[in-house]
Amino acid sequence: MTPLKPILTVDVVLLTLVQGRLHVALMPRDKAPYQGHWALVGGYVHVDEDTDSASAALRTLKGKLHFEPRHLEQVCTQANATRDPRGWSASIVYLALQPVEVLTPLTDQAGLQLFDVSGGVAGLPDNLAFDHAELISLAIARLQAKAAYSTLVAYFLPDVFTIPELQKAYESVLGQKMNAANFRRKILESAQFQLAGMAHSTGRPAQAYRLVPYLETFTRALV
Amino acid sequence: MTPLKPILTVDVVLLTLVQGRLHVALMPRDKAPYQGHWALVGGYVHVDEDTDSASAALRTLKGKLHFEPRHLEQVCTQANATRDPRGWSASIVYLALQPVEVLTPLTDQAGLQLFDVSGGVAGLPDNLAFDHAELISLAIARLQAKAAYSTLVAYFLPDVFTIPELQKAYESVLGQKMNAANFRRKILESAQFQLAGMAHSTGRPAQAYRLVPYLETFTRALV
DNA sequence: ACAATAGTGTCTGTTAGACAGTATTCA
DNA sequence: TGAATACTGTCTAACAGACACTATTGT
Repeated sequence: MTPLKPILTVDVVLLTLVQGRLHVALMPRDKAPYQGHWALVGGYVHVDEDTDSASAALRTLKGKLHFEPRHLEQVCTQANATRDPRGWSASIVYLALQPVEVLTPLTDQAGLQLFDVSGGVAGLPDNLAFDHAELISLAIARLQAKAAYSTLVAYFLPDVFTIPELQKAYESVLGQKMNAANFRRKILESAQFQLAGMAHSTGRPAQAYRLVPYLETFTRALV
Repeated sequence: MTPLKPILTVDVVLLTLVQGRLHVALMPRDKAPYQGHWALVGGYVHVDEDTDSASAALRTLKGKLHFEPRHLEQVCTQANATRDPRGWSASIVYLALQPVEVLTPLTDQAGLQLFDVSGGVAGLPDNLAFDHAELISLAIARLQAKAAYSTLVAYFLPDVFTIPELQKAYESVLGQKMNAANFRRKILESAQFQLAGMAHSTGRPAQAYRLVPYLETFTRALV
């Protein structure tokens, strides 16, 4: 007797920053189980079209939301007998980061909604599908663990941004104010950002920067 | 047409320290594919007996080697169409740490062998099954990334150990010598270790310590 | 001129690391 | 008494963080 194979899915915890508050993107499920409940963007791995699990995550995002995230990384795999009523199920969990500008036009259109998780997962609606509240927790924990010594947070911003904008994003994710002079020094010393012209809003114009490609960790933590 | 389900396995990268050198435990595969090649301890997830993927990893270790590792953590999931000739396959990779004393008696008996990976994966035999060389690389990278700010390395030592012994283990894993006075200070300040009598060998006897349960990260990195 | 935001210079307390020196055992 | 190992005290250079100050725009 060969044992039944488990179900294999990918789930993407798509995070963004809305006015200094961390938000997660969820869609209502259109099928049982958990029909109508809020769920992460995800789906089955398709053995005939996906070359690997990251491709499956990207295909899902492109299929449902028609965009590629600025950042995508694997968080962990949640796999057990009880998380899915259909049977033993493994979900490969991905963390995706994206500037809110791209996401806002998609709300309503695809049923997508952004939920405030700046205070953790507790504030989310009750009707979340599967163990998705837990998956979101895990992804946020990963983000916060990496934030202080990586440029991850920059992926919440558009391609080009100023140092004060970056600082506000870091403060939102890490949940603490930082000294502007010291923040600036660390960012510039990290050599992970390159000049990209000037940015104008109210007050004195600021130097704009973009991420240097392929680097992403600080030698010293930001906080 | 429902697409074929992928294969789901767990693979355990079981590491130990042999005379100050990192080693990985491998077993020869007794079945095709890759029959006779060296492979990680691992196997299929059994939906009828495993409650989750960590249980599957533990069952595999107990079944093949009859022991529970001192430390077990999930590293990542390697999932793609080409890693297994039988078809689309996902392997949930676990890192296990164990003092060598438990492992040595198992070599030969179960066909288990310890391979030196202190210089990386390059020194391993050519006939490694699947993508196991890559999985070993990933697990070692995880260990080294966490080592400097966690007590992970202590799991290479017996339950009770001295600070100089711990220092040697850290030096082996991190690949650099450390100052004994400063190392001692950091370890004691971390409050992650509690007194456990005295240890006698040559020279002055040393205080013995054991890990405090449930804690495992330093507030500041060791290096 | 003033509000608003960007950016700089400098001081200070803390800490990591270096190193010299002391302590306790065994042969 | 000397070799071997464990452990302690202290100095210093580097750095994180605080903060006062200057710069550049729009109204």
